[in-house]
Amino acid sequence: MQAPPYLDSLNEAQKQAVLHTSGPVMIIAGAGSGKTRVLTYRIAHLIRQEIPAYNILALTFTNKAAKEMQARIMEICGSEARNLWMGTFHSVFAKILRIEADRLNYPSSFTIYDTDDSKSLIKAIIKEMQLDDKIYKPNIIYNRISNAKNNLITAEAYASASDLVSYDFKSGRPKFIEIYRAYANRCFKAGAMDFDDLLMNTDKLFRMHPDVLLKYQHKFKYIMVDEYQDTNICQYSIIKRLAAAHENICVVGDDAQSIYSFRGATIQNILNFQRDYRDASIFKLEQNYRSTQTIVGAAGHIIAKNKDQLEKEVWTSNEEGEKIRIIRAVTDNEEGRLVVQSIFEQRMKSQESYGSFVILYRTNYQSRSFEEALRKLSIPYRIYGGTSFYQRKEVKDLIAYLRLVVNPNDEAALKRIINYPARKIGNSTLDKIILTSNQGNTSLWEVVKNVAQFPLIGRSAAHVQRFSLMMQSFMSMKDAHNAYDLASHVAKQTGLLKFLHEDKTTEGISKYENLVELLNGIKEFTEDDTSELSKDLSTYLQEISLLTDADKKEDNETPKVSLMTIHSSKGLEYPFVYIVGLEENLFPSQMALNSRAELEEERRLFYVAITRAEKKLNLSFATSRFRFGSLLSCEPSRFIDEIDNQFLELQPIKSSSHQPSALNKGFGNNKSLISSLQKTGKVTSQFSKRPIDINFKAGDTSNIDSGDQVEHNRFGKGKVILLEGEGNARKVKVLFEEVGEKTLVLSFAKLRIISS
DNA sequence: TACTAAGCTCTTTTT
DNA sequence: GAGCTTAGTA
Repeated sequence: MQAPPYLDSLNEAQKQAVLHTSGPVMIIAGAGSGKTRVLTYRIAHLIRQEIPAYNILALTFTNKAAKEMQARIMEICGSEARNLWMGTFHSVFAKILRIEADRLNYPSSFTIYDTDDSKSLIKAIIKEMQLDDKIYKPNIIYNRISNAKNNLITAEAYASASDLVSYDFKSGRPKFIEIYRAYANRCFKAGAMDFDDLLMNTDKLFRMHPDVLLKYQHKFKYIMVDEYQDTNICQYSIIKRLAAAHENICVVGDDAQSIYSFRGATIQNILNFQRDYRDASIFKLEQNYRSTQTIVGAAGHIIAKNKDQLEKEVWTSNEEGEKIRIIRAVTDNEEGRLVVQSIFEQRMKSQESYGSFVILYRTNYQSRSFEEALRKLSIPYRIYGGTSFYQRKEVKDLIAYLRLVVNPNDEAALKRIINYPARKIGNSTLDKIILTSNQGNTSLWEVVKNVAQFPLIGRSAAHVQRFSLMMQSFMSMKDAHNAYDLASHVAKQTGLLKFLHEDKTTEGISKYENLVELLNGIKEFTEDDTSELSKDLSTYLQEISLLTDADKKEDNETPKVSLMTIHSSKGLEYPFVYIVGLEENLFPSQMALNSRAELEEERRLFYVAITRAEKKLNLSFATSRFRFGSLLSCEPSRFIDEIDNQFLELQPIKSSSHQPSALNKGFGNNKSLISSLQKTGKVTSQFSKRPIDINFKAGDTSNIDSGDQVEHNRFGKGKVILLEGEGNARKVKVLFEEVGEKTLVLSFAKLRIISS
């Protein structure tokens, strides 16, 4: 087939994947192989073939990815691209669920509970059931419920699954199923779905209502799924059903980048694709356009250590590029300083903007030390993830009012604001309202609205009545006013704005500013002419409920250093990448060391991080770190050792400043730790559980003698004190300046001789 | 009912 | 270190 000219920029493998539009297709796309391009052009090509865009469903991993792709497609084939059904699983299915809500007896204005809402509801249920929240930890319960839902196990199904129930019994949580039931019931009563419900209820909708399924099967003649390796059983089931009629399904993924098993994703989906669709065509994209040979090579060596993977060989014709640098520091604060200093110097040297840099970490809390260091040098930065704008208390408070206006049954919203700002409705009154609503199996709002009928509520009834009347006045405005008018009215009437405006502390001022920013955002939404969406409040709330931090509008004026977790860096690329906090038990996480499968997922995470880099990769670790108020001593991560010597910079590893300077910074008031640090130069703590394993690859160190000064990539500088001959595998005992004595097996160890 | 101080608990990643 | 709960006080 002659490829049309707009596909000229693609290579052969990419072109084939684009042109093969009918039947089941799986594209295995290595990191940096132009996966997004292929997907984009594939959709554009379909539209060019006169397939109506509304017949195409494209599921992406983030809203941002969807938006960018849509913009790109629009460039190629014009405004028809607007009719594409494109977005995350959650947002697309939320849209379908709103249309079909009555089939599931939900209001079409159902609320979407975020994790906080869900957890506090679970907490409340545990309390109401008078269970011990030390045994029934809301977090664990939430995860277990979420897990069940991701595997399509409803509360009813759970109750009749004897293995699950007996597991709970054995692990001391026999009442779990009752919590699950109560939670599901309360969500339903509140007209609310949590994130997992959006998927599970879609599956339920299609399963129970064949006519609805038929309608969408007919509508979505072409289905494309990005990041297929990170789909879970529930998503799999939905896609399978939807695609059953036409089987024009194209999935794109990379098993080496599967990093979401914790939320139910199963790599089996991608491995089983050929079993599900016997006549599936498979395309492999193996040429990497993103990174230097050094980076591609190092990443390949790392991932090769995993057993579970599809065969593929990622390669590149890019230049060799600079070697990987390892930065070692004594504390997390010093790590921040060294990394930021390196960014500063690199920027000078390469004349690139700060937008070309990213700092990647395993956990959100690690951002702190880098923020501080960046602020000190006045380098602009932006943090993705963590507490996002919409998670802030003041923002959630106003949104809770708005949610309640749209869906009065929303329990989480009502609890949040019934006494905020304070209006003399205390906890005991709220407890009575909850009790009354549980007895009558009604929503909280029904009780609040008809408070006069319930003598139980007592003296506070008048206050509740006043609150109820105020809310009703807002509700009556709902249909005649746009989102902004209503929101600003609510902000004023409830006293929220005034309350924060009067607070002149720095915190109060910033809260006030956030509220104003929120209102401005709503204004922008109502004034946006490019979108055909209705401008009412309920549409606005739908829009924001599934937004994440990555979707927030960029101000592109100042280029900024990005900070994010590795998970949220998926799909992104930067010329200069710093992977930080490479310490054992942190990355790989100590919670992921229970099985080979878990460790392999951590390794895939490392692989994802490495392959974000285009030009230069830097790794850093600290040998001690503050966490939860205590100082932990850290061992460098095993992942550092897994990097082959040939990819590492040979110049001496930057030596760190020593204890005195570290002492001045952030060691808090833990006197015993400080004195231990002063005496011994190292800190041991109860948290350091795992022994260091010595498991290194061959280095270029055959001529070592006692007395040599050596440097090791993990342990820093030291002096050889004893050699033990054991054939090829000579052992060497080294006294390291910082970590003391270690025995290394020479044929595996990466030792560099500094002086003989 | 509202506010404050002291105490306890977090230890992963996200839609 | 932060965020939340509890106990004690106004």
